[in-house]
Amino acid sequence: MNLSQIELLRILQETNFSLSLAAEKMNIVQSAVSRQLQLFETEIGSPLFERKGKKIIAMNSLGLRIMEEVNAINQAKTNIQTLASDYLDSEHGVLHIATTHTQAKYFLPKPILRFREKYPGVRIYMDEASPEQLINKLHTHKADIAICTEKVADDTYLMVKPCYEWYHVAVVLKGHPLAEGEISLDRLASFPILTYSFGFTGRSNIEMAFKNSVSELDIILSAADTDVIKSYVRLGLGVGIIAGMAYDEKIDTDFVARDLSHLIPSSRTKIAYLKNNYLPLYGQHFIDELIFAAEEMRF
Amino acid sequence: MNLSQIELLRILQETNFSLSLAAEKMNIVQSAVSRQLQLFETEIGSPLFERKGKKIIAMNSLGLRIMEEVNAINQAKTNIQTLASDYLDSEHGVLHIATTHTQAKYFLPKPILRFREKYPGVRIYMDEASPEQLINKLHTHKADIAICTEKVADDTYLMVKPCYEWYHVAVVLKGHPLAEGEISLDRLASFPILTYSFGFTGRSNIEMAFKNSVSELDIILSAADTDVIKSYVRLGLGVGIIAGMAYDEKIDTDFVARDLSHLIPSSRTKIAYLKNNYLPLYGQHFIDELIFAAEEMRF
DNA sequence: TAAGGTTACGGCGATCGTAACGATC
DNA sequence: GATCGTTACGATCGCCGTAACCTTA
Repeated sequence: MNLSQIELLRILQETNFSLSLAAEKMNIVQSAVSRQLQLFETEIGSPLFERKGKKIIAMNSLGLRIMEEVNAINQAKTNIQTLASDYLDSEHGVLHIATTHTQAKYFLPKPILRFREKYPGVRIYMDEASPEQLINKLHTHKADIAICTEKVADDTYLMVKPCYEWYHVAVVLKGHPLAEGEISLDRLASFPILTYSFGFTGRSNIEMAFKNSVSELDIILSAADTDVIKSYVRLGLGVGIIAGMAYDEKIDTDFVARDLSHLIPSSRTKIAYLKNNYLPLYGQHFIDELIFAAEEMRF
Repeated sequence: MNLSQIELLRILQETNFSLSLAAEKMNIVQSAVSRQLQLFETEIGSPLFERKGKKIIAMNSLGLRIMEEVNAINQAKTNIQTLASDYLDSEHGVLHIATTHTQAKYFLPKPILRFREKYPGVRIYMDEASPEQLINKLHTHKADIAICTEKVADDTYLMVKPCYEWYHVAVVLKGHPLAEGEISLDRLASFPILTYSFGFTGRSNIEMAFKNSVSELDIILSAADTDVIKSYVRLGLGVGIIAGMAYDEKIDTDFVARDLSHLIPSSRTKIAYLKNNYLPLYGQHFIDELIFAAEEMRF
């Protein structure tokens, strides 16, 4: 057993068990991959894959179980490398952040600005994805830190820290009937609604608010992206329900924002990362900035 | 980086950073060890050890941190091997059990007998040690399963399962004054006492019982081992306080045992093993036997 | 000066690449 | 027959062992 065999197994996982693709990724010829896999299997004393003829289709039960250990080894290996380069130079490096459009646009600018000042040598990769993809990106090591609002499933591999709490607001064009007067669930439901897609930015909380209500929301447009919602509200399509922090009174001067905190339960934005994944010092400081920005936002 | 370098680091830890000893353990010459270590350090880009001249004294902070990852890799590596051999033949193998004398003699016989019937091909190594050494044996992979009574410190790496609950009894020779009548803390304290050493077999609970009492125990003999206590009780030295399951009415016919469950809080014997350590199937079944035996004991 | 560690160099074996072959869609 | 995987063989590179050298108790 050696580390390149372990690495090979990891890559096979990624390439859907294609030896030739794996060879390419490892910068060696395909025959070498074939042999290394055989060597490993003979050392183990049992095949690890379901084969159909020569092609590998899937892993068998032993292979699946071994894969967990393989992933642990790979994780530890990259941790050693990160640890070392962090030790040698904690000012430079890269940071992969996975988040949704709304967070990226309305929450992250401030903390990222502050972070850049402290760590001008750290390259930031911002990766926008749907909430359900975010956690996956952590597991596949495509992201170091995820910032997300929708509930993250109980995952023992994941470290989840609360970041901040926020409420939805309704936005309408000035002069719209909803710009004035009390707002109730029923009154809100009497207008056509534009809000986030399923699984995005607290949409589940909006659902929850109306679950026990007689009136039903008439959602005529769902988008993953606050700016899309705003654009269509501007066209007069209806009432936008967006995250509070996505309303900017300096920019959205044509809008009136109405607080919905009494109608729709609060949403919690969280910071998540893999427990086993060593974050470089600046990564830990980035999280500090997020939490600092969250606290500042309260006032 | 390769697995033998990782293995080398593990062994260096064990040998107090002696290159020559490490070489011996790895069955290679010392110069090879020296070179591999250098190669690893240059690859990392930083020394990992505190050196005094040529000798290695200790690990530096980076080394210590990296060691955690090294241990994770080694753990995963042996897990792969155990997994594989378990998959190929789950009937044969070895099982290292670490426990105290009292458990080994008075609790384990039955479950081990039953286990042997199911798994005649599994070699059992029973390792007796003091309670505080037990956990250490798990961490150093000298034992797979530990059975212990005294509190195990909060240890995130450890899986601890409750096994059974038991009480102390007082044993005296027939005709001894304590063989008759009510027993109170005060009355117990009026006799010379023989019991377990500090840190053994619920000794802490005996201490606890007398902490808030006016009378103090006069412990004239402490031993790690129930049989030693019994022997000296037989010589008439005083009253023995031993674990309930260590009194066998068929063998200890010269003794009278008196229940102390109303005086001394119950003790809990637990089963502990490393979370990250893969237990072969028979190891899991051994734990099942322990719990089964524990349940049977209640009646 | 003995014990432990480093450096230099030669030899062996592991693993890669080329290439020819085999199978499966 | 094109793609993917296996087998065979020669070449290379890494790693070990021998041995001489260095350093410190």
